[in-house]
Amino acid sequence: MLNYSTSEENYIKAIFHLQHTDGTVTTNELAAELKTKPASITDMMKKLKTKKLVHYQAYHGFRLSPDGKKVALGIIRRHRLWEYFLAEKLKFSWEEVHAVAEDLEHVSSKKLIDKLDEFLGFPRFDPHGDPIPDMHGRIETSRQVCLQDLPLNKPAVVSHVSDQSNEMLELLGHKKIGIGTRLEVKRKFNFDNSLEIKIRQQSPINISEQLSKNIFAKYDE
Amino acid sequence: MLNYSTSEENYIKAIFHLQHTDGTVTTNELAAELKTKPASITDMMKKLKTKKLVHYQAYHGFRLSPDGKKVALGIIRRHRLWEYFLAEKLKFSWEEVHAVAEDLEHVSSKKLIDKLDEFLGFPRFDPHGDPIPDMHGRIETSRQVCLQDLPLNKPAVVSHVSDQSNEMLELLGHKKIGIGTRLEVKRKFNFDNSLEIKIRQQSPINISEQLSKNIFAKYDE
DNA sequence: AAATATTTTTAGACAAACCTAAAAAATATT
DNA sequence: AATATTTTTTAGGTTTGTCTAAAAATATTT
Repeated sequence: MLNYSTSEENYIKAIFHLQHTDGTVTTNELAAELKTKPASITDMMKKLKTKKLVHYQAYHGFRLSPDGKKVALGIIRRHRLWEYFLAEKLKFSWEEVHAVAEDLEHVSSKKLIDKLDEFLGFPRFDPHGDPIPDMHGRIETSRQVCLQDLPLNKPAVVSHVSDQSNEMLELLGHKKIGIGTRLEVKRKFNFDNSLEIKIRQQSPINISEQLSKNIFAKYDE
Repeated sequence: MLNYSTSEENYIKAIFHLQHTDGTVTTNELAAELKTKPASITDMMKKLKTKKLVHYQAYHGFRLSPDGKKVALGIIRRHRLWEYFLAEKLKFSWEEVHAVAEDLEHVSSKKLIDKLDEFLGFPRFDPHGDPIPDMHGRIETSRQVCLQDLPLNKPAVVSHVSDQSNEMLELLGHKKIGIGTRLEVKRKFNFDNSLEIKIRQQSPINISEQLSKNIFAKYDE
């Protein structure tokens, strides 16, 4: 696989992340994400187009090509493995790992990364709960976790409820929670393990430990 | 401490290494070392001079200022810690570590390096036997090792002989080895632990295990 | 010490990655 | 549908780090 500059890699990674929400990404969106000016985006998109990493038609946004996606997954693999290393081995705190991994991810020796992966015991999720692509670029699309295990502020979609009793469904109906509901856990109260959750376009609500243990969600990236 | 570009760092590091042999470094020397053209060296020296990292007078070579030396030791610390990590933890072979460390050394988070140092148990020498500067830039200037323990092809200076008998001195005289003799161990024969050593401007000679165990040398960088 | 050779610097050019300001295209509003 | 607004692109400029070719300084040779 070819080698790309740090700038190119940052653009590719940012497009990958924005694509998750949106199908196609716009110039202004990407400029905001990367804190550059729209003109710089246009320049880089022309370049990435000639390298066949993005599909791009002037004035009509862009998205990664299959090759571009492969490159993106490689970068994300490096980033998340380093995050895991920093948190697990060097005892960095959860919040500190991202910034350092931003630099380390651009060191592109494949052997380094595959050996690091092995050293770490082939971890499947980084410290934020995000899945780590394997050496072939395969990535766990999402996994179901109980609301109690969801990291704070991580967008997720309710995918399963284990108790289907009338009482449970009544409560879920009242709280306006169902399969497909998008939510984030905002706070966790250690006293009774109750959670404050935020459903899109609603004000935050509280749910008990008992309820939360019966609700499962997938990360929504 | 300020931050320097990858290019600046590579120039500073190269000057540091060339200074060891020579007091002051010349434009052509550095161009050869960095595989760039002399004109590029002049450009960069002007820049490093304004940043007070080198002493430089047009046409009269250059050397690192005290600040420049501090920066160099920081880079060398990062490089050697990563080499140690790659060899010790990721099981890279001796020869492979250098190239990968060339990239990793430019990730400049001080916290990362100090935590890596701690994780590795504060190693004092990298896999090539070179000393690792500590977090204050202090570096073991050299250490005495027995010829048997000298890495292959590592320039060293004879610093001590433990047996001072006439027989020993006779042999040393014959082999033209004395305190201050500069040599490199070129091969090691496992059969009898004899060594093939090369003294500057002479053809290689062989010395027995018994003799080698009584000769001590310091790395000559 | 003058002539020649080598080394180093200057002058000007180029690519990458960014910028500002103006022009063009697409979208929204009335 | 015409106009106004927003978005995107183009045109041209800047900085960093490189280059080539020519000029200047230093070193060597006779």
